[in-house]
Amino acid sequence: MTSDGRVARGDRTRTAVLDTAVSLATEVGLDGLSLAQLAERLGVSKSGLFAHWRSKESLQLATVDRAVTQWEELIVAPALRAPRGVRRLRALHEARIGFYAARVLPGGCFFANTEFEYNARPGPVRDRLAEAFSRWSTFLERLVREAVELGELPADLDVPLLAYEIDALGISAAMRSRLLDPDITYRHARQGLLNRLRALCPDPTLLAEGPS
Amino acid sequence: MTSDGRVARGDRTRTAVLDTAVSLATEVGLDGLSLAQLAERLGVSKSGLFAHWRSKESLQLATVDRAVTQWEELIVAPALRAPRGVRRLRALHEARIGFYAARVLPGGCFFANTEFEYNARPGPVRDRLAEAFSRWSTFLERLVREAVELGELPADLDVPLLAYEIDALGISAAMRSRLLDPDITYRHARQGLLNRLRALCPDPTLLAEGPS
DNA sequence: AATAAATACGACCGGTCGTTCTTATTTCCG
DNA sequence: CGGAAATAAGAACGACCGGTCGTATTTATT
Repeated sequence: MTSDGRVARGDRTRTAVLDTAVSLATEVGLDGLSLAQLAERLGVSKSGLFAHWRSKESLQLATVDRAVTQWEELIVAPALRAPRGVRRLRALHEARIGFYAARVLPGGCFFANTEFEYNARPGPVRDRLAEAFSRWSTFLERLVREAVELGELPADLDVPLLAYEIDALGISAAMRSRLLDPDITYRHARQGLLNRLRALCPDPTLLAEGPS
Repeated sequence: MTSDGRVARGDRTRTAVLDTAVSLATEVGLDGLSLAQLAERLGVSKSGLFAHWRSKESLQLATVDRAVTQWEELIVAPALRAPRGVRRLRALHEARIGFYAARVLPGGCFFANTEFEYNARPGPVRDRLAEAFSRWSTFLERLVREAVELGELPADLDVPLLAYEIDALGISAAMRSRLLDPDITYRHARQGLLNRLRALCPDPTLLAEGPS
């Protein structure tokens, strides 16, 4: 288990490339992303990228994986620090809106952008995106179900439907915040979830005043 | 006001080209759309396209306009045949979901696809898309406001917020129906709106059983 | 019948795309 | 110190890109 300076350097390069690729993909698309463009932004030669990924497609797949990791670190992980139930659901939504508002990625949301880009383009990239989305959807439903089990949401709640509605509020925020007024958009996304949860949750103290 | 057979032929070609362009753009994107590809699908020469649009960008703009017209014909117009108020809101949403479910466009929704594609790409195309989206958003708010004025929705309702929520249900349907289970997706989109309106509307007879 | 306009075509331009091949530099290991 | 492995660069490829040009065909006008 000795640390190899060669692969360490390669790893550093790889993550730097993938972070840039995630960001760039939200601007020009995961397919529109060109290797020359990516190499230039990194100050690297185009053929240098082929030393790490044998094809553009494998780089695209790695980019999707990197975006998943970034999403887990910046949105899922903070939410998991909130207590289970409606508060965690709200924390997740807030982390998501905050991610968009902080303009971490120029295109807003890597997944919203790429999933629309590939929804009619069969192939490995689309499959990878669909799988990531499926896992996200399942995760959301799990959080809703936990809130039901804690008695913070009605027992007869349509769990997948509420998960659908919560995600819809977020996707819409990603889209509208880049085309219409961002502040109004974020307010709607936040207020929409808050109203929804408050109408369903018997304990109003769990959903106190909003942050700002 | 004599009918000119030359321009008539040109018009026929133009609309045929634009219809194909709208459809193709939902597959490969409005930017990813290549003139050679489009020409080949139409059985037309590439240079023939330049006889009608002087550049790719002007064809993209015309494609957006054509998509707007298609949207108005297939979704807005049928909804306007329903009586004002919550029934019209529901009819609009149903027409939209029906449009996605009928797979009129392979990518589901021209606007969802292209607006995500261009949300970080300044230029005339993005401006045109943003304007179309803004008008759609305003239209949705007007329909909600009409329902309030008719007493079918509470007077103190946050009109833009409900419009945001309704559109969010639709956008999400466009995305999920192509990556996850379409039938479940449409059910969520429909039930989500129905629950929302029923909870707000004092007259339950206005929102009777769903179609299927 | 002759002219002008609208429409469409095939050939071709410079440029960029993803990809491959060869070569050079850095770093670990014996 | 020297060979092997990993990482990078450079040059070149065939394919496709948006776009231009000259020309042919169809149609309306005179």
